Amino acid sequence: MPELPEVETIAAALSRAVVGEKIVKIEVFSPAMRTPLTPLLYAHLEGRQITSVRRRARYLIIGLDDERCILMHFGMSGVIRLEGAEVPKRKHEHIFLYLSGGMILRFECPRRFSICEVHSDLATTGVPRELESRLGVEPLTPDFSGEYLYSVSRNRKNPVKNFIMDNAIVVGVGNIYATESLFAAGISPLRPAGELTRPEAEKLTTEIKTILKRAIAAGGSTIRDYRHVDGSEGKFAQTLLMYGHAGEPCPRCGSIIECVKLGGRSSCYCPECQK
DNA sequence: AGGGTGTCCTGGAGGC
DNA sequence: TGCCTCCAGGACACCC
Repeated sequence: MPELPEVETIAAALSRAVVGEKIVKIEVFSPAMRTPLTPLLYAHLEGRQITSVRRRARYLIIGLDDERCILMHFGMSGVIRLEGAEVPKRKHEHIFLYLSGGMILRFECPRRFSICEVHSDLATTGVPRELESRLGVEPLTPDFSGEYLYSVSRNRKNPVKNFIMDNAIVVGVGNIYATESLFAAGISPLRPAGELTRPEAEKLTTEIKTILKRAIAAGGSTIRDYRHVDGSEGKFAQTLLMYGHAGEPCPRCGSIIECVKLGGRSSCYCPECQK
């Protein structure tokens, strides 16, 4: 599943590969994903040149030469590939963007949790204004600091795990990264966010950054062959210590790893190491 | 306004 | 073996 690190790597790879190319033709195969796909809207993109490819939160933003952009979100099963026409269309491929260089940007999403929209009201960052206004800070920038997390969490009563997964606070921290960073920081996912001490807030932001960076490094190997095969599962999965290990011994202390539901998401943690 | 719940979707896993 | 149920995930609408 494309998390922030994967989208980061995809954006970098696509930026090198498709900036400057024109969209010569568009095919939309499916009526809807999470939001409706309207072929007429997409048809208006034909002839447009791609001027940039960037990431914001978990969104991929393809900038066009008419001050619009294509906004993509991969949900949990979305895959984007750059391939030629010789590859047969897959069952769940929904959109083909034919590029002037001869390749096709192909968007696949079996579970239809993805988003592909065209936006025109862009902020100076190139991000749709309506989206930008709702998003919190990027986790890998200095804006996301222990001081920031500490100050915005005051008086908040919901569990710290839900809090760091809130996109209005900090973007791109999904269930896996939230689970792993809380273990690394020794903080129980159940703790009310407002009870974090300042040192704990520092520790948690540090661990979130560290784990995301490690995943980017591991994700690179996944993305390198994204043109050839489906590489959606990165090597990072093998390094997960808590996520998906309910009932097994904690790798640090040997206690049995517990699992609770928080915000509808399963949350594994070590009751001894995480307080 | 914060916080909780339900919804979207489908492939895969597990139970019977 | 085949059928059924449940679960996974991010974002957001909706409620209290």
